[in-house]
Amino acid sequence: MKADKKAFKQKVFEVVRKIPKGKTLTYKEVAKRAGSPKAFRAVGNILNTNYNPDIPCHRVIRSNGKVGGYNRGRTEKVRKLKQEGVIK
DNA sequence: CGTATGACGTGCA
DNA sequence: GTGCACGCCATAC
Repeated sequence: MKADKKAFKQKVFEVVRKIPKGKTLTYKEVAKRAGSPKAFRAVGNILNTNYNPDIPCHRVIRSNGKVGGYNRGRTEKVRKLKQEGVIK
């Protein structure tokens, strides 16, 4: 394991943490900002295994416009997005 | 260290 | 427009 790989994870958290309220980013966008535009898969994995309470991962959605998933049940995710007006 | 899994994306039928 | 299959990266066990 190299620190570079760990940096990617840290970057993902940082990027997601910078997402303003009422705004959403796609996994691809986050992965691109993290330094690997093709690691959108790993991004979801990182959030899934290392879900941090300070990270609004609920603002990260799929490129299809779908919410995607969340912590085992996306009810809270959709709920928050709805409250922020991100979802119709 | 190697294998398997996964909150995804894109292409083709 | 919808469905199926493959490919990709990083993490965790």
